[in-house]
Amino acid sequence: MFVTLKERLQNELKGKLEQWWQDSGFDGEPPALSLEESKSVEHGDFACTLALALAKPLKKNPRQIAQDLENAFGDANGLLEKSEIAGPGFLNFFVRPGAWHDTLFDILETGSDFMCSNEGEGERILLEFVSANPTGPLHIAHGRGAVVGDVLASLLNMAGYKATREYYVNDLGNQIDTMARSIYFRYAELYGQKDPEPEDFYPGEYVIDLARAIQEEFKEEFLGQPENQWLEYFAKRGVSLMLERIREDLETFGIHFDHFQSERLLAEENPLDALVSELEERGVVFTQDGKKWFRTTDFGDDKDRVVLREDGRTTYFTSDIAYHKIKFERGAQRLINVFGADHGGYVTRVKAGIAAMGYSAAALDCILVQMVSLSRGGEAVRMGKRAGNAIWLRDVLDEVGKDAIRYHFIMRRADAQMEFDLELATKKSLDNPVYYAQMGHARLCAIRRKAEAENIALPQLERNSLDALLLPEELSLIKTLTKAPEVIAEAANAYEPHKVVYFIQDLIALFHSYYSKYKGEERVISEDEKKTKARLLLCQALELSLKRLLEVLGVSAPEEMYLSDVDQEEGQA
RNA sequence: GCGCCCGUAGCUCAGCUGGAUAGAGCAUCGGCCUUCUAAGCCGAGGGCCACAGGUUCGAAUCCUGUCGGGCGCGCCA
Repeated sequence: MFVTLKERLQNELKGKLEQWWQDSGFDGEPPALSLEESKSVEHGDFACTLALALAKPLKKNPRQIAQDLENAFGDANGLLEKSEIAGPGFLNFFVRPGAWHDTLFDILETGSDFMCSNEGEGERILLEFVSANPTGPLHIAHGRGAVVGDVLASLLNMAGYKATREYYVNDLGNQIDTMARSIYFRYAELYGQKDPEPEDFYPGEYVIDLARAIQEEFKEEFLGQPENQWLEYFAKRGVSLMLERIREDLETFGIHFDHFQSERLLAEENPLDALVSELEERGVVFTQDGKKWFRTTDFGDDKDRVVLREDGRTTYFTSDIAYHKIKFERGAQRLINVFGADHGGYVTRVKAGIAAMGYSAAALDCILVQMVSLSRGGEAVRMGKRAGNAIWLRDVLDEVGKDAIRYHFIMRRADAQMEFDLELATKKSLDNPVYYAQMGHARLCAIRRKAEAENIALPQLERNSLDALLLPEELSLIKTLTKAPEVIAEAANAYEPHKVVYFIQDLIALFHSYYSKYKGEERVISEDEKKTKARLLLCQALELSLKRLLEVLGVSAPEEMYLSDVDQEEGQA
């Protein structure tokens, strides 16, 4: 497996550190050594702050310790060109260019899989996200949780976990009956019949579509019938039609779930009464006012929760306990739920359920994706349930396409609120960051095409074919590219997919800058055969990496892009 | 009232497992196309990192409090 230069250096230095620790006669285990990337070139490639940290325990001047360390480290078995002590006791390492060339060689040999790692050691993770109620289409705000979950799953898989994507379909409960009644209302309306609006009526236009679909199949068969004649059917048909549409929207959005778990089927296969009994056997249930309560306060909750109502019906919480239990029984070792921030108060309860069933509450992580506040041209847009002014994901998808929306949503940290300006997003403007990223890829492809057109064959990949890469920008590109596996593993472990976006931006900015700076001389394709080949190989590595990275975000990597593909009505003076 | 999240440039946001002069995009201003895409690049201006204390060699980053914004506090899902 691909090893980054940082890891290689770290390993070399670790051995020398241990030796030095022993020789110096210090007590205990030698301290951990960790390197960080230097922020500026004067500080070399990597920096070590160990001397600063050791100053206190060793009661020595940090610069003196840094000096001792520097002596002990030497050239790290040939990896280092030099090292320097700076400031209060930083130890800066300057890596030999050849070491970077070796790294690039490894990248090219490994292919885009060099970004993968085995951090996860095959841990099976079940990632639940979206799980929007099948009582309406996905709206734009659902998109955020969808992208966060989807990209995170991809990242986890690259980092060596086995993550699967799952959608929980809440096809049981009051809201389903409400939807059925709303459909019936519209159905009757199609025949000119004016019923009173049902309670909590869903006003959306899509309900009329559902009513039409049922009308087409059954004509006036249900007209004027009592509720018990049609409710169940309308509910079932409504859910399945709605779900069909949700799946289509997700597909268009580039998201594929491994499993849709129906709450209804789950309850049919695993009767919830049995679950309540099991909770009782485990001693966490008490009866009061004719209801059965789960004593969640024992698990840190504010109040106890009903799991069985007076009329014998279970609650949403009851089936959710069953569902989480099933997740474990199906083999998941860790669960991740991507919730909207409005479900924040629910987390403790679910964890209580898991703990009560004998699993570790720590095996569940909830990502609370904060709200998206919508605006249009800077003016706030409120989406109200009753107002019927929802902005459907599908409509925005039709207008701007998935790339821009996905990039927009994944750019921001999930736990911070974000603004989504419909005007800005739908403008397809040149300043949209997604085009910047895609343009980098297109430009790399253009260089490759140019080389092909000039019949310049890509050289055989040999150890010495990269020696010609000596410009600081070239080394810096390799250096940045090498961070990819670490960035991905970090983003996966911390559940912070937005980090990948910033990495992509960094990498492309370096490339654009390099490209522009040497446009006049030192171009990729030049008279110098050796340089040309080395640079084409560098571009190849960048191209395959960018392609893979964009793929992880679910954003396409176009081979070419032209100005005419974008609206230019504004700001193009 | 209690719980969770957030407060960084005019705007939208990175940086937060403590490290060297606090970053990007947009907006503003000034430069760069004979030659692999100017959807790009280079430069300038713009900051009591909400505020007040504390922890220490060192704090945007950790702790406490205050202020401001969002979300939650059904036997709804």
